[in-house]
Amino acid sequence: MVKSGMSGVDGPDAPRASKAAVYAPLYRQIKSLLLRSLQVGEWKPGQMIPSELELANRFQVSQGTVRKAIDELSTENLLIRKQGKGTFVATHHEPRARFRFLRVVPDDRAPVPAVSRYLECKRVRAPREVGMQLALKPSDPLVYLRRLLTFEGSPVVLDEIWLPGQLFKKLTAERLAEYNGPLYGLFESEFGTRMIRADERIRAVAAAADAARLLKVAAGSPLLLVERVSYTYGERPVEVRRGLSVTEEYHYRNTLT
Amino acid sequence: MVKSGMSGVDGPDAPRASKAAVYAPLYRQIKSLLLRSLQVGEWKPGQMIPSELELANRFQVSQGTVRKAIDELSTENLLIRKQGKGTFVATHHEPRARFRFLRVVPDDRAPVPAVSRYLECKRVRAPREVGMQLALKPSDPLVYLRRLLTFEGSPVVLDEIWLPGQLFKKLTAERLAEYNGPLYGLFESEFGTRMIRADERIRAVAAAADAARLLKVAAGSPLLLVERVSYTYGERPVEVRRGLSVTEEYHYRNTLT
DNA sequence: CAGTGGTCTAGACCACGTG
DNA sequence: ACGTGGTCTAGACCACTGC
Repeated sequence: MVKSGMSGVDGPDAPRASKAAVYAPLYRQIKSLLLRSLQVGEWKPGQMIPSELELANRFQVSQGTVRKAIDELSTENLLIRKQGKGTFVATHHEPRARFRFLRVVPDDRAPVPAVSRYLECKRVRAPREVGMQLALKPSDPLVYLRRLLTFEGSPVVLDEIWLPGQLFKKLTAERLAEYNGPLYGLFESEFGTRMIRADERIRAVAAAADAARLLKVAAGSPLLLVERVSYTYGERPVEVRRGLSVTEEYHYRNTLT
Repeated sequence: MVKSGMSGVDGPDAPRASKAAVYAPLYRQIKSLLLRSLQVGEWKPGQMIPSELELANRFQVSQGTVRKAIDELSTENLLIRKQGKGTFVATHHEPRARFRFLRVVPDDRAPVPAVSRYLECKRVRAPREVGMQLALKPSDPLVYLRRLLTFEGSPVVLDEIWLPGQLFKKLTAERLAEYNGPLYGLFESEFGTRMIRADERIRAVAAAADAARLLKVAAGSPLLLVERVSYTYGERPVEVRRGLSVTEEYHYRNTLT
């Protein structure tokens, strides 16, 4: 339980790591214990985790140390603290998470609910590039999705999505058609895979014929291309996505801090 | 100094804010005092601020309270803590800040230093749209810049930049030509304006003739358009920027967390 | 060795939500 | 009234930097 080179959970008088060893403070060790509990599903998305005092007791550290561990998990959006109520496992089902991974929004109108239409859902062999990004072997099975996101009746985003076949064996076109809500919500509830981070590369490209048709623009029109790799616990890549967007009345929003 | 409705800096026995009043914890009050010192330039970018103990003494609170205030300013990238050395005012001159506001990078090669060439630097009246974004009157003077960013010899980003004329009176083409470094570094050192946050809207557009010529692409080629509004202390907008990028071998990088 | 930020503890009290 | 997270304090000790 206690990693070598780290100070133990035996209280303030326990021996500390030597200078030469890899030093990690106690609260980080508590943090990884909490992380493990999240990863193995001891606490499910939306559920309340034990109180700080309870955890402090379990790990035999002070409340302040647990607190600091939870603080970090909270700023990483893995846990959500609610004063007076408790600390909860973050979920993609709550409205506040909605626009964390959906960055294409209307220009100067209020955000509007997106409607998904799934065009395809099939099993494929990993294309070379996608296989690399997901750290899979070329022969590994993948699930491939194609969907059209519609805002206020007009098509705005055309997504292609690749998922590891292993994890998403049971994903079907039927399930997608009847599901209404964020895709990552479905993934976390029914496939036990929670997306916690994503890297994106954004470009401008000319619309190919098929994309142009689906997005109702002229072939060759400029489209925004967003290439995304999403990660779950432990920096494990579990989704590759290529989204094409019409950015006439919509844009990709970002904040630099 | 002490805002009404907040608890004072008179120590733990001072009366606290009533339930009905707007409640703000002590460390937030300390935070705004620190913020004020930053804003008025009591501590300049790159300089060390007083130690936590010293500040605790100045404000008559515990070190832990000062610490929490500094923690927040540190996560907001306004201060930088360096263990064993002190806490420093963040600056756009350090390498670590370089890629915080420059998000266009080479595809799969190592990041490369960008070279700026300034094409224009003149005084203009505020265009309606820009004036609104900067919260200026239509007649207010602006400084208008145009520059070409080059990576490894090829033109990649064409920026148009509008700045309040009041603040940037002394900005000249000569100064820009001889300056070598991040623009925000120049702004903070010589114009007392430090950019701390920016909102961006990203789109795909077709290259107009002049942009196409400067970026050495065919007219009508898809280009990435990044519209930015930058803010200094107190959420005050002080820059509007429109950047056009060629995204053949470069992309706009983003991380969703 | 002195000074800085970083960790950890223990205990008191506050604000918030729910009975 | 109770339990939750949130604030604040005081003090001890650790890790890092530079003289």
